[in-house]
Amino acid sequence: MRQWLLKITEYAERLLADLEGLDWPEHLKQMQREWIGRSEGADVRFPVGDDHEFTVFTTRPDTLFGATFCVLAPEHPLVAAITTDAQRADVEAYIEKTARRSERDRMADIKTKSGVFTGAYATNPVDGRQVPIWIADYVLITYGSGAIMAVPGQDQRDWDFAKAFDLPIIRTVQPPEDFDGEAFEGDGPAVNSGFLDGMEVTEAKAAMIAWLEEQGRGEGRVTYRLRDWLFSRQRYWGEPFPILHRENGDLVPVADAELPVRLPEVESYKPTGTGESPLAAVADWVETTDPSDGARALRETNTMPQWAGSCWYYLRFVDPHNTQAFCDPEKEKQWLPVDVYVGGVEHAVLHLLYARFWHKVLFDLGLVSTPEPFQRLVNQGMILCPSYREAENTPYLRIDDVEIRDGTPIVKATGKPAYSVVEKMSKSKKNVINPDEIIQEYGADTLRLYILFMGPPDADKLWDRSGIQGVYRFLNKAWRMLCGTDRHPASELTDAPAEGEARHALHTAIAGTTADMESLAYNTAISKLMVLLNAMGDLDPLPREMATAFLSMLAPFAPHAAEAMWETLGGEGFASLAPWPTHDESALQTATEDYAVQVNGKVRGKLTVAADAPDEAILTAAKALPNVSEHLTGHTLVKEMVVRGRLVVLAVK
RNA sequence: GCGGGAGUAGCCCAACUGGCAAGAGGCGCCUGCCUCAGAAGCAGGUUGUUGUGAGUUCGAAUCUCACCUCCCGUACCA
Repeated sequence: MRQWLLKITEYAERLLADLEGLDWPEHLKQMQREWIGRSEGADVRFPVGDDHEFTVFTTRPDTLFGATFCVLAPEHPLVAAITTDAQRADVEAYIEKTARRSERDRMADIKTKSGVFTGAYATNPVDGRQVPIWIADYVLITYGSGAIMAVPGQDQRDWDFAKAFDLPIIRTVQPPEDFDGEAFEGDGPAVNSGFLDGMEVTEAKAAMIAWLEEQGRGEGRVTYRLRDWLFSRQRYWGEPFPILHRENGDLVPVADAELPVRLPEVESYKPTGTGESPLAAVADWVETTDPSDGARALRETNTMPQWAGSCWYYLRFVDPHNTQAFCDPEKEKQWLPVDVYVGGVEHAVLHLLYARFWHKVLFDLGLVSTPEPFQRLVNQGMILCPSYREAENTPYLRIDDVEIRDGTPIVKATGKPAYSVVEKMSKSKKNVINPDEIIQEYGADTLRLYILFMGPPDADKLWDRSGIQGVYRFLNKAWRMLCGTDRHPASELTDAPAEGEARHALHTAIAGTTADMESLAYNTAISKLMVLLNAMGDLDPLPREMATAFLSMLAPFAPHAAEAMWETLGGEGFASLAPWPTHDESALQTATEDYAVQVNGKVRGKLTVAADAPDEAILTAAKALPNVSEHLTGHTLVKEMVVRGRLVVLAVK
């Protein structure tokens, strides 16, 4: 079947290199790097007799003198041609056996090497030695050239194979004296390697590549694990490829004026079972003409996968009603790249790599102005929960079938301890917490506030409802203070501005909460609101500006409660639409400042001085502290410094 | 195996670029107030070898190295 591929490999290098400038979690960048899988090395051609030749890819051209055999993937096209009659039966049996073996099987026993000798020999291009050619399933047809040169001295897999089939081993890198392993994959001077002898690995690689190129027997090459992207599907739903097949076999794109190609109305859009797209059966849609000359033509019937939409939807969000272009270039310049993209780690290598690729293609076409779509990316963590089973690998139990006795989960039915693992919530694991129950008991605001308060957004967290009480009390306290209850009147409000400590508390909270919001540190932002509320509790009357600022900042975390309180207080409009409070820098300062006095890194005293006291005065006062002077006498002062607003550093000998 | 992240109080977690006797907040626990009593509330109190060992530094939770444990990813990729 002919399929459409997108040539993402063409962008492999840029997709890799441009990761460096992105503000993404390291583990995610790493996953993309591994997915792209760049390897630097060389292609080396091995002649087989006078008529044949195959190419191997190696990352270690420096070890070519140690290549004592070659291995082809069982599916390699050359296998049939070079296998000797004596070996043919064995080779064919092995190929058949491999074909039957599932991926899973192949991976299960990585330790055991299997393979068969083809009876043929290849010429090692570096010294003309004849080396046997084997086939084995540890060589994958899908990677590199599907053929390797085996260097058992420097590669553990080759070592294992050589040992299993009694093939020769030559060391070409000198291991250190205390090396007691098998294959030596580390760095060291080349040995048994002719013109490379004595060179370190890096130097030897370069020298060998230069020699191969000069001799015309190979060349330096970079290989990627990333493969081209199969982009066609045989189903009804999906964007049709806008392509016409002319009778002479030419493929022509549908003219811009004819776009988009719309799907025909059909009775059945079920798969045909023939492998062909359901669209192929819609004759009056498929059969058309090429408008350029009226010649008969057939429409392409494959459709695109959902990626065709998800790869660039964010660009459409910028200008969703534009009928002329996917978005106005001015708007694109204004909004892109996306400032913060929040999503699950499951998108790490598919969606996030594909969208980057499309964006780069658009960038190269001059249709977008940045080479990368998502500048900052955050992966939210998952809430984890214990799951229970009677034992490992037995079916999962419902949480109700287990009870906790003295901290140990016990299976109710058997009275025996349960096998418990903390893992991602999942229906199949029966460890899902239903938020409805929490909402019933505490309300949606409490749940939301608590989830945010549990820890940093990017950390996985163990579900533990014991802390809910804390945020529930916090909301109740705010309500009591601002709206009052039957038993407890609301605090009296004043329009007078906050003064002194209250002012300091307010502005410290605004500054801190705002900064935490920017960095997505919601857990600490909430704790700062708790501090502010506690400070408000000591005030009678309570300055209205404090209540207002508090509610504005509470609104993102507990929207319902915040709006209700806002309304009770007679606030205009919505708390969530009111301007975010801003802090006054001068209110953050205090008249006096506390200093810790360190002698040789240990705090020996505390000091409170006027905020504008000069360094000299602070040092003098610090040295005069009894416990400090005690640690100074009899020693030579070698260093003294003041860290403004924090501490005095004294070092003695 | 390789790669990434984490390890701070009984528990969840803070600690800005190394700098306040290790602490913001919450849970739990204890005491007191309030109450007929409980719940709720209020006030106060409570605990440490910052995973282990070394190094750098006047000074390390923070930087470096080694090791341990857990989580995530990946795996015959030549």
